[in-house]
Amino acid sequence: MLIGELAERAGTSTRALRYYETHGLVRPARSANGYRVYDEAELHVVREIRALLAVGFGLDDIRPFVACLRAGNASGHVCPDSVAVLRRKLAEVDAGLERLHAVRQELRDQLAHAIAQREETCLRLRTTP
Amino acid sequence: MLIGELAERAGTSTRALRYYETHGLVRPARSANGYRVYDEAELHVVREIRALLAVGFGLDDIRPFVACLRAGNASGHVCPDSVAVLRRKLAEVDAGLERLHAVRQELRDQLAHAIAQREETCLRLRTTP
DNA sequence: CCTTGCCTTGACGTCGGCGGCAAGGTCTAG
DNA sequence: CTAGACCTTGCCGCCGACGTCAAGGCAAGG
Repeated sequence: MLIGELAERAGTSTRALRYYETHGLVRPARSANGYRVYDEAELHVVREIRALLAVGFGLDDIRPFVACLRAGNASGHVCPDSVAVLRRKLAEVDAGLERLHAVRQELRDQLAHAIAQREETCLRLRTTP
Repeated sequence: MLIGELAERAGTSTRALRYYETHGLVRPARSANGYRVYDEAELHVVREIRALLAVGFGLDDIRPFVACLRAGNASGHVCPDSVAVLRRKLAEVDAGLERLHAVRQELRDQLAHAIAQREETCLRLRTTP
């Protein structure tokens, strides 16, 4: 399988695949003419990468998952390093949720306050001609 | 007030203040020697900018708030444009919260699954010596 | 006079995950 | 023989809010 086919089957771009390679996540063989050659296993790896990226992981976070898959596991999540990253990411997400909740509350307060001010101004305009 | 003093009083850097200026958010006068000179009002403006940045606004989002302050309002939030931005940002935050909730759920599922797998493996190792 | 400490503009670096383009090699069909 | 559809490496661009020099001007104190 050449890079174009893998890109299409994995739902990504050749550019992204080369990028993953420069960052040590994918290791294709090379054919005689220098073309990158991928086997079926790499398809699963790339799909794992894409899934984790979509969830908000960075490439560095993803590396343990790829290593886990490459070690023969059916899932990239079962190795200790992966679990550690999952835990860390969960904590990060929780922190993000907390921040967003606080921000949301503040935005609602400010909106309410602003609207109250505007209505007050409206009233003044109507009662003081 | 020169730029250094404003930076210190507003809790930011001179670099940031010059950056805000190039983006049209702050308009200091100039003294004879070319130094930027700020009055007290600018301090409030900069604090407003900082507060909104901290909440996750971009400089473009902040512009209406500054204009509102400059128009003489006690708060930068009471003008229609500001309210529109507040509404939009609230919607964005809500969307972000939804996404994070979904991600969190997926992370929890994957963690639970991974740990279940590991315990199963442990059991197999103990029962098949 | 010299140092110290403020100020000025200008321009490049940061972070991440690529997109896009250039210049060229390779393979296949007609 | 040629067109076109692949592939290669390499390098710049992007977004946003600045950080970080660099090179120099201005003011004040000893």
